Amino acid sequence: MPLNMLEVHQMDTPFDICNQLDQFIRQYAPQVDGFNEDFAPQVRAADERFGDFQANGVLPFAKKAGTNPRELAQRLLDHLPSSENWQTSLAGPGFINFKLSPEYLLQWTLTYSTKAEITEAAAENTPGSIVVDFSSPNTAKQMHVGHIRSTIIGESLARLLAFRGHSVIRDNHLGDWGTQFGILLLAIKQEEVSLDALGDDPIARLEDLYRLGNSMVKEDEAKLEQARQELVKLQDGDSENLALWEKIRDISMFSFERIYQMLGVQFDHALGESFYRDKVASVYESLLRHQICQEDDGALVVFHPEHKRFAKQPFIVRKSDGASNYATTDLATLAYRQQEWQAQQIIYVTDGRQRDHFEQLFLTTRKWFDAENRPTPQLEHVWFGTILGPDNKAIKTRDGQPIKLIDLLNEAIRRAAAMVREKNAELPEEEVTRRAEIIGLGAVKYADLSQDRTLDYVFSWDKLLALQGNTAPYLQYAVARVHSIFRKLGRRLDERFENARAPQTDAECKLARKFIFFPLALDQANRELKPHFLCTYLFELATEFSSFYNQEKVMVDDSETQDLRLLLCAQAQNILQTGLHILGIETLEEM
RNA sequence: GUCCCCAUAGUUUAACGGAUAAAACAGUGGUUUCCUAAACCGUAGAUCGAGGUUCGAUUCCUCGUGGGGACGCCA
Repeated sequence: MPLNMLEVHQMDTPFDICNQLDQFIRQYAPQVDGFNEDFAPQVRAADERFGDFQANGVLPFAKKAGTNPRELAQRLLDHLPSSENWQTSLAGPGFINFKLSPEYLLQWTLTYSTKAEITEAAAENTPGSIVVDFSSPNTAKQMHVGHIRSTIIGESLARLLAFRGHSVIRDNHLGDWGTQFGILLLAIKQEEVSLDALGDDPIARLEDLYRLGNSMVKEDEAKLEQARQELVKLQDGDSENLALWEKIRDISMFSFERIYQMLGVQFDHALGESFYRDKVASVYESLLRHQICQEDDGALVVFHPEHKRFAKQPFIVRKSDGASNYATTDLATLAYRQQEWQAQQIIYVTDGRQRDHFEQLFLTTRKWFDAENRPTPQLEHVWFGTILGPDNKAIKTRDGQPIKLIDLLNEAIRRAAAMVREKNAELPEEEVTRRAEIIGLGAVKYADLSQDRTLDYVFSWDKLLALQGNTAPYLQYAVARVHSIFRKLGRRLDERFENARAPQTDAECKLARKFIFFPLALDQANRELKPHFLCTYLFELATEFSSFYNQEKVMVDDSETQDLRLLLCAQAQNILQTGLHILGIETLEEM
């Protein structure tokens, strides 16, 4: 029986009301004098002063047709059948405003009042899989703050896409086959160190060795040649070097895993560059056969004559010494993902400085796959801005002291723990730690996700670790307060509050109104692959909740009022928790 | 030299060509006998410059200024 009810509700109250209104206008507009099928209503969330949604489309349409927009809008308005769910009005030069009824707002929340209902409604049925390529640190080095963006943004996009119903494959494309190994192997052999006895912090030890090797080859030509030889031996499959390389990889992965575990990041694959080392030969062969690449100064390169810059700027797929480079492995990786995983779409989450590389890669891939008669997946470079040092230049790994990612995360937890202790004097240390991890790590993630990813920012402890204002703890606090109310009343969040009356007071209406914009935030974050749209929405929702919390008591005698307010609290909690989960941020029942 | 990104309040940011540019932090003034004050409510404060397109420009175009980046064997 409740299932039937649900179906009826869902017919009347779609998840995305904005889309419903858009369809609604599209359905009637062609019958109105002066309109046709080309008319796009352009329904947007409206400023509260004007209503809940606004259709802007009449203005540009009238301009094209050379008619008076206000009159045109009025005609359209006259033809729209009236609905008990909303009121329409004409405003300004030709905006059509929609004001939803309180009953409709209530109905929406009743229809989508559990996490399961929201999740199901948000999912689209989309075939094919999406590969998200992110994090991708180099082995033999520690992850430093420079790696935080790809890891956090990538994970949150993967979660968002999965939430939208896509089949997502997370792949950590490790830099595990680069030239750094020649230098490292040289240093290991020179120092006669055993990789089984590197002490408590083996990855740091490896990094020291790498630094040592680096300074050796810089000072001594002969050492540089030796390092090259070690690399060649490794690439030729020398068993000693291969064994060392594998151990280095294991040590690195172990240290990465620790960080991924803290951050709640899990990969389906970690197919690094080494995985493709035997797959690059066929790339050259195929590119040559299809005359996509050519020899130039001994190297194999691809030019794109149709492109203003890449007509002259080469994409080097094989170095003049015959070795492969990252362009080669990226091509081989693309072929593999297309063939083995039937990737429909591939998303690369990397620093914006690699934009030329990916543009060239994508151009080359399209030509190559077309020639091979295979489908080219939709390719997206989701780039982000650089983290800068105090000198306004990218934070460097080599010079200066790069800030280790693990240190940043631990400091976040430490600061959060101090806060938790301050607020809860008697709390056992174990629980302090548990909460501090959720709060501190949440704060770090949110700090990075809440601004447009394409922006650069200067690294600052205080920026990444802030616990006040527009931060994760603010959102988590709102969630905790809801739990507290339900605890005090002995009620459950997943109850059906069917007795709830429609929202009446200002605070009730504003909060109920905020809920219906969740689908829009999801949609925009998804469309542009930018999590900050979701962050902005969640913060506004939390603000609306806090305001409501301050103005209205939930513990009131009138049961219809109490049910409504419980429903509003539960819904705020649901959406906040669901949204934060997509961002990779956990919530707490008590703070 | 070619190309790309960025410029919004004291600071850090938001605004899918739409209505009076939105927040946070820092200022400043207030709110706890009341469901967690990690909160709430006031207040002050901004679109780099010059043109252009448009009914309408922070958003698009041109030029300039300032900052950052990419451009052949690193990833």
